[in-house]
Amino acid sequence: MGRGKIVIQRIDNSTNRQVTFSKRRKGLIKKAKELAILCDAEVGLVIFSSTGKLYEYASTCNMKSLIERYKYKEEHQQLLNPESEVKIWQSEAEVLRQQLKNLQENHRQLLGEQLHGLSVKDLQDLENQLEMSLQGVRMKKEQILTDEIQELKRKGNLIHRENMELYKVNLIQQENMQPYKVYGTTNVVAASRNTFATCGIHSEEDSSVPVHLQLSQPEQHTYETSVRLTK
Amino acid sequence: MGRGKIVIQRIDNSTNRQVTFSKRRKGLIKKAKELAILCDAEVGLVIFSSTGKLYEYASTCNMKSLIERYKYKEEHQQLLNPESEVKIWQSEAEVLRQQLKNLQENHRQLLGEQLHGLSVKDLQDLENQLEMSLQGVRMKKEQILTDEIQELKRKGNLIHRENMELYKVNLIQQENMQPYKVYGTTNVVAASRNTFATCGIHSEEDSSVPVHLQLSQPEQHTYETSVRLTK
DNA sequence: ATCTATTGATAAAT
DNA sequence: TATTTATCAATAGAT
Repeated sequence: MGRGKIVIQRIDNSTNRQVTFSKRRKGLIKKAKELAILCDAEVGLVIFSSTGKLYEYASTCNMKSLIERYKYKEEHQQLLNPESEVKIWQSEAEVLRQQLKNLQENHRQLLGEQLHGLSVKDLQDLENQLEMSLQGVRMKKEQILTDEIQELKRKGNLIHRENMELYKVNLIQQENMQPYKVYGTTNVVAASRNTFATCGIHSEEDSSVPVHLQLSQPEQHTYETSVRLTK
Repeated sequence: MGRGKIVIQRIDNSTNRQVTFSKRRKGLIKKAKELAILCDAEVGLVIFSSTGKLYEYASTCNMKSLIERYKYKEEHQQLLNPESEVKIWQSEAEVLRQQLKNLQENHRQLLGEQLHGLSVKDLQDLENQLEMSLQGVRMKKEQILTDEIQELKRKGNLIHRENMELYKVNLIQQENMQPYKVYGTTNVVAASRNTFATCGIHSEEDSSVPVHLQLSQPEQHTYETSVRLTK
């Protein structure tokens, strides 16, 4: 809602960011107030700017009590410490904050953002780095896909062999009880043909499932295979 | 902002109040998120409905540390710190450590390392991200180079024009002291020809430098220009 | 800080 | 509660 549409991501330009912060902070607090009044709700709002400045709104005019109410569901944990421990944690936080800041900047540049102030040399280095990364990612992807295809082929062959066995067994059964089960046998033959067509690379999963169902072979191993294929 | 204007006062009809509460609560949280992201701020929002139900949003995903930070900020100016301050810094460090860890992992993946455990989908996303980054970096680089070329062209034309002026001046001098300096004049003419050949896009820097040396015009501005060209 | 074109939020209806 | 629509409000970019 402005002269143009914007995407919701950190505003790079720090002046713009500051201006937008002012405007939207005001707007947010106004809306918080309206919600509290219109709907008879209690609202607490705390905003720290990126420079650490604090802004707040509490519908009860008492943030403390609101926080207490919030913390009502919180548990306590006990730790007894000397005050000097504070300094340890302060410096710890300081170090972490610095690390985080550096990494964030680096990260943003790696994402192709916030590139102002970089020399052509820097940009060239970044570009090379990204190309390397891309190569790594692509190799990994190819590898996974290749492995998956291998596995599918293996399973496919396995199923094929299994079905051949079952086919043979059924032929024998057919010979043994020739007068009885003409009807059942033809079904099995049809099913086996189905399987023939899809062995090798099983790009479709539905072919193998009915086969096994018809042959009444829902054993664990086969079932897993079809799940994989489906996924 | 709706079918009609409303005054900001408690909505009497409880159904309407409930509906409005839902809508505006959602809107408020959305805006809080946007503020946090756009302006790199930390935002904590607590909402109790009139029936006592709690809704919350914290940009850091950790309301506790946000509250600690708030309390710390509130009390820090006047009060000395009890041992509980340790907790503040502990939780602060904890949050920072977590952020750092996440970012580091993300960062490594962006560098094409530590790719195990990623799905093909993840890898595809990463690949796309890297392509985007690469595009951004390349665009930035191109832009810098284009700008530089523009600047060089500008300076080149400037030098050319200067040399034309100097050439004219020398011609006039030549006319005025015709009997004396035949030897010096031919040199100048030769130098000027050199300059003619390279005006427009000055892709080579050595042409302009000797010209000025021969014309004995190593003035500040011109010198700077040749340095730029050499670099 | 102020202005205004535009997008975004939402009140009312469904 | 979700969806739709007509309006009003917030705000992005310009000044």
